[in-house]
Amino acid sequence: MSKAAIAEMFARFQAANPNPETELEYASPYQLLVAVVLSAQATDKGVNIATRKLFAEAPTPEAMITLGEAGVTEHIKTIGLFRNKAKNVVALSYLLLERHGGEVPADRDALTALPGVGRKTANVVLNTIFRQPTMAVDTHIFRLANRTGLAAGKDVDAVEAALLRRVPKPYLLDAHHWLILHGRYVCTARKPACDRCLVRDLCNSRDKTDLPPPGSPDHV
DNA sequence: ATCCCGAGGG
DNA sequence: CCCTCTGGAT
Repeated sequence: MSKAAIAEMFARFQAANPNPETELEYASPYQLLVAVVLSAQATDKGVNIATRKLFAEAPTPEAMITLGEAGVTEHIKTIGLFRNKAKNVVALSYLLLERHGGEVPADRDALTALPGVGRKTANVVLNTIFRQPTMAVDTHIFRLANRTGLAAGKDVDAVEAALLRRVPKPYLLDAHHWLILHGRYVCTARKPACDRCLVRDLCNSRDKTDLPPPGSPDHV
């Protein structure tokens, strides 16, 4: 995708949705951090169902520790990977109190030092809470970036670097959420809805989306 | 490269 | 049935 096409793409995203936001439900930076940890390989919708009950009982790190791993497990059993996640959420809450006075640190290294928090989760927190121009590359963005030609890369780190290079500065703060939402509702993994895609004419895969090359489950 | 791991969609 | 969902730790 050309530089001009990329600028046009984000101009359209911005016009259609001037203030994109996460669909995860949270009432504090701490709750956003927990929600993002829980969202690994799970849908936002499923995470919200679980966190409504979880945060009602444990809205703070202190309360989460009191609730304990078994208690957390009860609330998040409907989400995949729940054993690892329950353990991480409680351990992470301890460490937030020990190291950061119970606050979420605005620092990537401090965030990734927490259990269950990797680069992608840290980037979401830095962008969503602290409004830093990070690019969290999740399953949606990785797929969309490669498919459309916005930013090609063999792994998520390569795509992140390419996006930081190619997305025009003025759009960088909101690009993450535009791309997530577009990937979730339009440029989907299995059957992309190109017929209602805002940027169809700019996409490298236009007119090929219904003819996946043999041997490529996710076509180009 | 593998494991973790339930719900929803096709 | 198989694939996908805002991944991380080993």
